[in-house]
Amino acid sequence: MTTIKDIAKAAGVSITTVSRALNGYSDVNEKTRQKIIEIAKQLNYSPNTLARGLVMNKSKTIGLLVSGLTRESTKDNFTFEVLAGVNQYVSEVDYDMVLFSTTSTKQREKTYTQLCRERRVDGAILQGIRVDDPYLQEVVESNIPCVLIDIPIESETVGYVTTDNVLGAKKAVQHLISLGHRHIAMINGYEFAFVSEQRLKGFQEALFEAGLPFHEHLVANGAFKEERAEQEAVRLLTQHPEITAFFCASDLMALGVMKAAKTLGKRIPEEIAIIGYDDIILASYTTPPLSTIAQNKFAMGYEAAKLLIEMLEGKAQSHIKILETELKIRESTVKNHG
Amino acid sequence: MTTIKDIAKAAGVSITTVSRALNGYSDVNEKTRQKIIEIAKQLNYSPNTLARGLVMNKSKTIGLLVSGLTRESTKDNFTFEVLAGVNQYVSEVDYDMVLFSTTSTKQREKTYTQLCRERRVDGAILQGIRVDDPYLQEVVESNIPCVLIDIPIESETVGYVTTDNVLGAKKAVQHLISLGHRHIAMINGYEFAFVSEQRLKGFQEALFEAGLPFHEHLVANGAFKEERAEQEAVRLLTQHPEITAFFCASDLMALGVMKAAKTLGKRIPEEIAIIGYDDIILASYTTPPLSTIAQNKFAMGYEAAKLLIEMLEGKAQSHIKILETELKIRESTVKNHG
DNA sequence: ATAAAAATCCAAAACGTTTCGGATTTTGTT
DNA sequence: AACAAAATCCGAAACGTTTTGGATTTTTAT
Repeated sequence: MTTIKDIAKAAGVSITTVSRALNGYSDVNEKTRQKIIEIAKQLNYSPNTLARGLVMNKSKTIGLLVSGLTRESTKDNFTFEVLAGVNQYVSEVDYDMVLFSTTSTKQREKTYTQLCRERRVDGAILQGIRVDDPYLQEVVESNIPCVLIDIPIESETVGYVTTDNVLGAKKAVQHLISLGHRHIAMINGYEFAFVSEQRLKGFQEALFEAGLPFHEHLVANGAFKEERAEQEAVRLLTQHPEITAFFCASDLMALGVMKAAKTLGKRIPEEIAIIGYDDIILASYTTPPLSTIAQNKFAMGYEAAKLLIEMLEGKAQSHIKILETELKIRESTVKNHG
Repeated sequence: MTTIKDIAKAAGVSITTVSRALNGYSDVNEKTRQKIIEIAKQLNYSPNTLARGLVMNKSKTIGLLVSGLTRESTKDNFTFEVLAGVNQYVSEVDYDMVLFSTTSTKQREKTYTQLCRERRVDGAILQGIRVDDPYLQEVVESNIPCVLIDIPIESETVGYVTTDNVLGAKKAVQHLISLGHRHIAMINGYEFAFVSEQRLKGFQEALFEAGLPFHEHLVANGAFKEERAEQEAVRLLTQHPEITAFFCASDLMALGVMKAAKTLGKRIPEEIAIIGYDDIILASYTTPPLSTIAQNKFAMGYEAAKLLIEMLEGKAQSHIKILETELKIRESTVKNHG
């Protein structure tokens, strides 16, 4: 493995000069710089980032800390798309990304801060963390720069990216209302998710603005799980037969509701209209295809990485990035659309 | 950031002793070791892996090199599941994983070897690489330990994990034959995939053993793409109306064939039976649900990581790992199954 | 009590890079 | 020609570890 020292010897200069030549400093003659570059290429040199990181005290590496990257979680590829987005930006600016997964065999009893410091990441992106997760506490206290996805905490070292969940939910419900629905139920996620709170708010606002009453008993907790949502939908539909539409806080839960409707022999969308949230791949493949509020998860990852690295390099204007959502109308709300 | 030196000072010993105490060497008194551990905890010490990696000349980090981790590729979550599996094993043995994506903005004109050496990964896992990919050449020549997924190359430093694609394809086709189909078409992937070759072989073997003739013109190239498969299926069905069943080398292509059948007004499975390969999430959500040969992609990632790290630590028996596949019978081949 | 053996400790070098402060050479000005 | 200024180079220290080869102390055996 050739080092800077080998190059120095071959070029007949000091290692200082080699370093400065390769890093584009101006106090080295252009002729010798060319020679050094040439030799470096010949010797097939590649810099040792460990050594560099050690002396510069930064690694040009960011950590992506996700929660629940298990075999089962792959159905909902939210995590994956975010990851792909992060990866995209990171590779554009020549950083690296290392993946930390928290729940996987929790025996890894390292704290968030330890993980980051040990692996010398310059900063971290956190995805899928719950509001009550102990990690979250640490983040705010530690001084490691990080950006959160879908959790609105801001400080000197903390930023976040999210979508406008209030507006997103509102658009979904307004869509249902515009179709003539008056008794709309909602299947929400669990209480420890910030987005759940927001989407409920959007749900209420849409009803209010349309002059419709809000009924607490038409909102159920689906815990972001397909089966759970199915059960709740069955319960709601039997207890409140006036319901003609469902707004679900995730597509996965909407799938559960679709199952429930089928079990109860209700036709979609004629008897029950269903709209989800996320726009996962599955959404366009179900029968009928699922209407939903699309979040650009790839963009969320991309923007999170961008924000983090801007923060690291001290050129972040704001620590907050809020993305748009898009209403996708498919056949679970409107028959024979398109 | 506290270092080993700080601990040494606080404990009144040399840094050598601190290092050896913390790393469990036997030539340090148990009493002083306890004291050192205590102090380290108090000072909230975490080791600097950069420094350690520098001197030990290894980083306890492996690279996952994937091809085509783009926004679009998320439909087929093969990559993601492999990644989750790799991550799982890696975190069990306290390694780290850094992700390299090749196609994303190809401007990153670094070679495979450069990438690995620069980031000081101890080894790499390659997924989604085509047989004709320039990277592949490098791997065999470089001396960086690596394991390939679904490409059977073996050497001192190279291993691979794959599934038994011949047998898998055979099982799929035997299933179709057992249902009475005699005119079976195959939609294969592109020619630069090793698995395509294998699956074709399995297709032929199954026909042969059942005493059925193999017809070249019933095999089409779907390039692993949904749309392409759809077109080919339409062509085949119109040119060869005797076809009653399709074996597809991927689920994504099977989806295309399903669309084709629907367009042509053919009922599934009564008029056309379809079986895929992979068992992607979508497979169980289509109407009708898709029969397929399931590959445990998570396990592939897990085993790849395991193999690689065993190779790195010099305790790999074999450099080859071949996993089982499983026939999943759903309604695209058998009506009202279950 | 003494020598040998075992246990416990440590100084210094090494890993490959960046950077500080200054040294040397070249160029420009008069 | 002489000096100042600019351009170009370099030695040595530093980053935080591990490890080598030995030094020192304690224990054991006689």
